[in-house]
Amino acid sequence: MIEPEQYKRIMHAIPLLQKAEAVLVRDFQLAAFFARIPAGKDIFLEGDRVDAIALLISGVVRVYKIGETGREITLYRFGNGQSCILTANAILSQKTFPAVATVEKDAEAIMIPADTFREWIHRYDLWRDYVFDLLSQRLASVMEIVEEVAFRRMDTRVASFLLSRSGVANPMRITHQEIAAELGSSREVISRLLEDLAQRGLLRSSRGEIEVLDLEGMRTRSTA
Amino acid sequence: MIEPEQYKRIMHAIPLLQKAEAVLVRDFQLAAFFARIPAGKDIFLEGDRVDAIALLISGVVRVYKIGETGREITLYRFGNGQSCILTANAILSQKTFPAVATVEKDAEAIMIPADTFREWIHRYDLWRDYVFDLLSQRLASVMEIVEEVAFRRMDTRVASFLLSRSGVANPMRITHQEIAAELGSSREVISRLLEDLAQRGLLRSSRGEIEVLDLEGMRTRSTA
DNA sequence: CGTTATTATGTGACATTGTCACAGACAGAA
DNA sequence: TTCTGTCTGTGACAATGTCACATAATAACG
Repeated sequence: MIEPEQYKRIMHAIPLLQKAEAVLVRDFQLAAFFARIPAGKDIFLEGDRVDAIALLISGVVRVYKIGETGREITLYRFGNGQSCILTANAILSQKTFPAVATVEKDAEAIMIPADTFREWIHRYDLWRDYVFDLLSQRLASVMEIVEEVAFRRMDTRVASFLLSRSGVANPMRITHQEIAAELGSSREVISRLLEDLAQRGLLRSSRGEIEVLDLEGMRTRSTA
Repeated sequence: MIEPEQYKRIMHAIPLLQKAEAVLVRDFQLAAFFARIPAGKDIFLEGDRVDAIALLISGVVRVYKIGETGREITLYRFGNGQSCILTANAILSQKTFPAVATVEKDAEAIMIPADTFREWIHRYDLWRDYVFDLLSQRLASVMEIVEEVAFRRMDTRVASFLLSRSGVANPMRITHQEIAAELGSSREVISRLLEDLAQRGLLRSSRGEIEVLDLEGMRTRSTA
């Protein structure tokens, strides 16, 4: 149950609701409930049965796979206004959750019970389109990852990753381990590649921090 | 336009239609058209714009990614009664086709124009569920592939692959190159791994043919 | 039937990436 | 400061991918 005062803020964060018809809005206020999830908390583990779907109104969640040796690879992230489509996937196909999802930045989420979710899919065009669209996007992005992992060399992938991050914050706070977990590699390999990039003057790195110095050179690297 | 005589056979191949309401059946007969596609023919190339979705009633289509070096990796296959959900994906998100699809075995397909497809999604519950379900399955299977490629060793993947194939035909006709294209590796690597498996007595291989000799041993390999 | 293409497989040298077992180096807490 | 946990560096080796070939098996053709 969502209170009217809260609803205003929620609506602001979830564009979907702004276009929604009155019935959906009412249903939403009745069935949904609010949850706060602190950073570091796992929302789903691989194999979990799913009983509700989360729509984030703040924070970030990372969804990743983890191998037997402990290596990780990020499949995707989702943030404000987005939802974990794998949850939807699991709900619709009656399967368990096929990866791990953890909160990276403290999150506030709107939870919708699985049954309600299923019902809305049938009842509301808007809702259905929203879910379809997300599912669609994820399939495309996961296929991208297959291609990356199967065919691109690690140094070019590191360069691409650093480039995209440098757009957000340039001296960025990140560890070698985190980069490895992002790309599905191991810490040692990333360390070596970073050292190589540093020697060529493309970046400067200190404990827990990396700064891209030569954007142009990095771009060249990322496509080579 | 589908003729009534044909329709009988088509219905037999596509379970979906057996449960369909009369209106959908009629729409189907009006909008769909029949196509024969010979083995070896590419249906879609990466980046193609999609104007129709295909439902196979016979034959097999392989969907794969291809890297710059020419290496390939199979994403999935689909056969009788199934449809290329990536096409659906491309239609719904108004994007281009993100991979290559080629016919492996001569196929007969029912083609449905993109606009019609979109319309049916909104109009028919049954149709929508069908598409949702496929999309869902593919997302899960592609995520499996990410995990495989990122974390599993090649010898175990080869063993798994041979095991699953040996269930269909045991002395199987397949080349090293084909196995490589399946798993996203290169021919030389596969050759070496096969030789190793042969020396351990798990298989026997001759030009264009492989026979699994020790199912149990192969199973052990595939999980190691 | 032999000769010639074509396709499949084998091989060795080397580059890239992953694994293991460590050793230091740094930062925050006690 | 000293301790403790986290981050980074290193060398040896294993697994995989790439390249440039050689060789072998089948198909195609006269």
